[in-house]
Amino acid sequence: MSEHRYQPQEIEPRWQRVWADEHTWEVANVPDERFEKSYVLEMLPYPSGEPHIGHLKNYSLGDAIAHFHRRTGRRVLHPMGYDAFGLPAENHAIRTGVHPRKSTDESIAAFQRAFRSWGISIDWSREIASHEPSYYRWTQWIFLKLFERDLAYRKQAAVKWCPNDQTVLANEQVIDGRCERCGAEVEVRQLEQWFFRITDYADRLLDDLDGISWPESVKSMQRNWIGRSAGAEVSFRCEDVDPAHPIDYPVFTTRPDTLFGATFFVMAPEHPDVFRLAAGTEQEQAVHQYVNHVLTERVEDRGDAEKPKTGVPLGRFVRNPVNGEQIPMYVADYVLMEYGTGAIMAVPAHDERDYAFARTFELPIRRVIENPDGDEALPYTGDGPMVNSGQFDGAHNRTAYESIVQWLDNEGTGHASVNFRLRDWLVSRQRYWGCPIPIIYCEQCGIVPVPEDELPVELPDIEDYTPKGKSPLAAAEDWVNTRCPKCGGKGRRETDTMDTFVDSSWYFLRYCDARNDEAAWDPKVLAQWMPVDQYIGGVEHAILHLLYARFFVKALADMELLDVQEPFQALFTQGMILGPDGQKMSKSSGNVVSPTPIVERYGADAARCYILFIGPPDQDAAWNESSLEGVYKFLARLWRAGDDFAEHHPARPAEQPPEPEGSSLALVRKANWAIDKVTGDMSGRFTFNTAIAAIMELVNEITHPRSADAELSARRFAIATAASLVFPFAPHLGAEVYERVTGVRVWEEPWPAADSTMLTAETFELVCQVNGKVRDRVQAPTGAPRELLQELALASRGVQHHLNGHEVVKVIVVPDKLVNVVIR
RNA sequence: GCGGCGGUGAUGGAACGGUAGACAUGGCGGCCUCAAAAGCCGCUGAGCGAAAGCUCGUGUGGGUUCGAAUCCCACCCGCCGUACCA
Repeated sequence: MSEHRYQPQEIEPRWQRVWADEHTWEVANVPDERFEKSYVLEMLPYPSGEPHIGHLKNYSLGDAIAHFHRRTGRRVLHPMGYDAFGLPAENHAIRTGVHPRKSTDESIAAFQRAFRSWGISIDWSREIASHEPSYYRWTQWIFLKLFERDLAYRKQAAVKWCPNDQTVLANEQVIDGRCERCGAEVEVRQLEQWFFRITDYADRLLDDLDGISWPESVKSMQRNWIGRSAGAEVSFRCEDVDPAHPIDYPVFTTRPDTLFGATFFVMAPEHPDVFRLAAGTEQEQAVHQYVNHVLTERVEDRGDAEKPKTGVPLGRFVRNPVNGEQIPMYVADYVLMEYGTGAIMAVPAHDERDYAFARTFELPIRRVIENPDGDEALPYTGDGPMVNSGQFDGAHNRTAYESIVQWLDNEGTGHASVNFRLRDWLVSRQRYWGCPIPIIYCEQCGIVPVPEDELPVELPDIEDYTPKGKSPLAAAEDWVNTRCPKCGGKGRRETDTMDTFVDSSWYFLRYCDARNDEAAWDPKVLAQWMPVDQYIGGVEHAILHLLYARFFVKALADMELLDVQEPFQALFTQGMILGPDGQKMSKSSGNVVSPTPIVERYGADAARCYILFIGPPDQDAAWNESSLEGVYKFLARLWRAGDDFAEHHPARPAEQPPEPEGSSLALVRKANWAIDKVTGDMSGRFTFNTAIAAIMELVNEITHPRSADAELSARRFAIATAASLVFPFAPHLGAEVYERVTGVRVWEEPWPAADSTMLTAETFELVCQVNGKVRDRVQAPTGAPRELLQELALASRGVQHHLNGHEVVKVIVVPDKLVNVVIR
C-alpha cells in the first residue's frame, strides 16, 4: 500500500500545474466594487545564483498573507519581479567573460523555477525585470522627470570612492568607512556626479513616518538617518583679513543658549576659505601642512571620536556676536565639511569635543550654564541656570533659548534654523551593468536630456567590463558619440549608469500596470492598487531602499503622476535564518543551507511550514533539521487523516454538525478554537508559529484515539477545517486534503468563521487561589454568577486546607476564570 | 555616547496583569513487530516527599497590585542600527 503515504513529490507538482494552467492568481486591472483591494508585496529578489533560505522565508510569509487576504474577501495583487542590474553580475562577467545579461537571465530562470516549486501564488502576468529595456525605459523616464524639476542635478563634490569596485558610492552604501559591497576601504575624491535632491524631502520623509504602520526600529533608523536637528544659524564676523570687507562666517548650533561660552572657532579642513584666511599669516605654512595631511588620512581613522584632537590656528580672529569678543580661529579635522556650514563655534565648557580640543590647545574654558546639582565638573552638557551670559544671567537655559535666538534675529546676526544629517543621493556609477543615464553632453548646449520619445537609451554590448576609473561604457565609441537632440551638433552620451537602488525605487508602481507600453503607468490604474497594503522584507533595507522608494513616491506625487504620499502602508521585517550553528549563513563559514534539497526531500509545504513554525517571523532563527521533520510528520498525519477518511467516505461539502455530543462535540469545539486562534494570528502580528501550533493541536485531536467514535460529519468538518486553515502555509496539502474530503477547491472557499457558541463549553476549570497562589481547580458552570464562583472556591479542598483559622479579608472573582481568596 | 529590540526548561519557543512553559525538538517508558524502521500512547522545570502535597522558579535589585514573565524605577548582559552631526 505504498500509495497510502504522504508524498509531497506527487501532490505538489499536480496542484502547481492547476494553478499555472488556470492562471489562478492573476487579477485584472478592472475595478470591482464588490471587493476591497489588497496589495501584498515581498521585496523583489536580486537574481544572483540560486535562491537561498532567506528567500523561502520571505515569500512563504508574503504568500500566507496573500492567501489569507484573498480568502477574507479581498482582491489581491501579488506580483513578482527581479532587481536585475548590479555589481555581482558584472564582477562575475569580469572574471568569466560571460555577459551579465546571460548570467542574470540564468539566475532569473532559477528563481522562477523555485517560486513555482514552492507553490507561491504569484500573478505571473505582471512579471518584470529591471534590466529589460521595457522596464528601464521608464526608469530613464523618471530620471528625466526628476531632471525637469531640478531634483536630479550634476555637481562637483567630495564623494566616496570604492577603489576596488572603481565606482563612487552613495553615503548610505558606506558602512564603517568601507564599501557595502566588497568591504574595501573607501576613499574621498572630488568628482562631478549625478545626485537626486532627496534633502528637499527631508522634512516630509521624517514627518510622514508617523502615519505608517512600520516597525518602530525601522522608523527610528530612518529618523536617525535623516537626523533633523533644530537650532540656530549664527554669524561670526571676521574683520582681520580686510577690515574694509569683513566676512561673515555662519555656524550651525543646537545650543545657542551657550553662545556666551564660545571661546574659539573651528573650520573643517575642506572649508574653501581655510587657505585664504591663513594666507599672509605666520600660520600659512602650518595650515597647508595640516590640511594636506588630513586629506590623505583614511576616512575610517578620521571618523574616530576617540583619537586625540588635532588642529592648527589660522592666525585669524572672529567676533562673537553676543559679546563682541574676538576669538581665535582654528582648522581641525573634528569639524566636518558635510554637516552644517563646515564651521563651528566652540563652547568647551558644554561640549565634550570642544572641551577636549581646548584642553589640548590650552584655550579658555568658560562655564555659562550651572549644574543644578552643584557639580562643578566640565564639560557639562545638561541644563541649568545661565551665568557669564550678560543680560541672560540667572535665566534657565531652556527658557532663555528662544529669547537668545530672537535677540540674534533682531541684531541680524542669526536666526532659527534646522539642519539635516541626510545628504543628497549620489546616483551615478562608473559601471557597466546598470541603467544608462539618459543625458547627452553637447559642446554648444551643455547638459541635454534625451527626448522622451527616444527612450530607452539601450545599454550597448561591450567587450571589456573591467573598471578603469571611468565607466566601461566609455569604450563603446559608436554608442557614446551621438548628436545633440537640441542643436543637432556633436554630442556625447553620459557613460555612467544609475545606482541599482534607482531601479528598485519604483518597481512596485510598475507592477500595477506592468504591460503598459504607452506610459510607465496609467494613474487611474495606479490609484486602484496603491499603496502597498503589506510590504515584507529584510531589515537590511531599513534605510537604503525604503527611504529611496518613499522619496520617489513623494516626488512623483508632487508631479501629480500618482496620488499617494507613502508607498508602503504597512511593513513587516522578517528575521534572518541563521545556519545550524547559529551564525549568519555564508559560503566562507560553510554553513549555508540550500532550500532546494529540503524541498525535494520533504516537499515545499513542509519547508514553508517549518520556516514559519521555527519562531516569530520577525526574529532571527537557527536552521534545525530535526524540527523540520516534526513539521513534516504533522503534515503527513493530516494527509493520512484525510486519506483514511476519503478512502471510506465520498467527498461532500463540510458542514458543522448541528448538535454534536461527546467526542463529536470535543472535535467541533477544537476546530472552532483553531479557527479563532489562526484567524487572530493572521490578522495581527503574523505570529504564524502559534497559528501552525494551533493547527497541530487540531490535527492531534483528530487523530487521537478518543476521537475515533466521533460522528462522520464532525470528523469531516474537523479535517476540512484543518486543511482549510493550513492552506495559507501549506497550499498543496491544504488543497489536496480539502478536495479529497469535501470535493471543493479550498482557495475558492471563504476563510472559515468560528462559531462563537462553540468557543465556550458548559463548564470551565475554575482556578482557586489563596493570596495569589493556585490551591485548587474545580469545574464550574460557564457564565455562573460571582457569588456561586466564590462559594465553589471557598468550598474547594485546596482552599479549605489553606484557610484554616485565617481571616478572609476579601475575595476577588474573575468570571469564567478564577477566584482569589485574600486571607490574613 | 545615542536610538531600537531582547534576556523564560536540555533546545526552538507559548502565555489580553489572572493556572508559567502551549506547540515542537530532544530524552525516558510503553504498545505494535521475530526484530527494526514507520506509526501510536504516556511521562518529561528544579528541590523535598511513600503519597497527598509543599517550597522554589521567567537576567539582578526594588516598587505598584488581591495577583507581575507581563506595568513602573534602577542596574547587568546580549543583539541590531548609528556615531567627532556641533
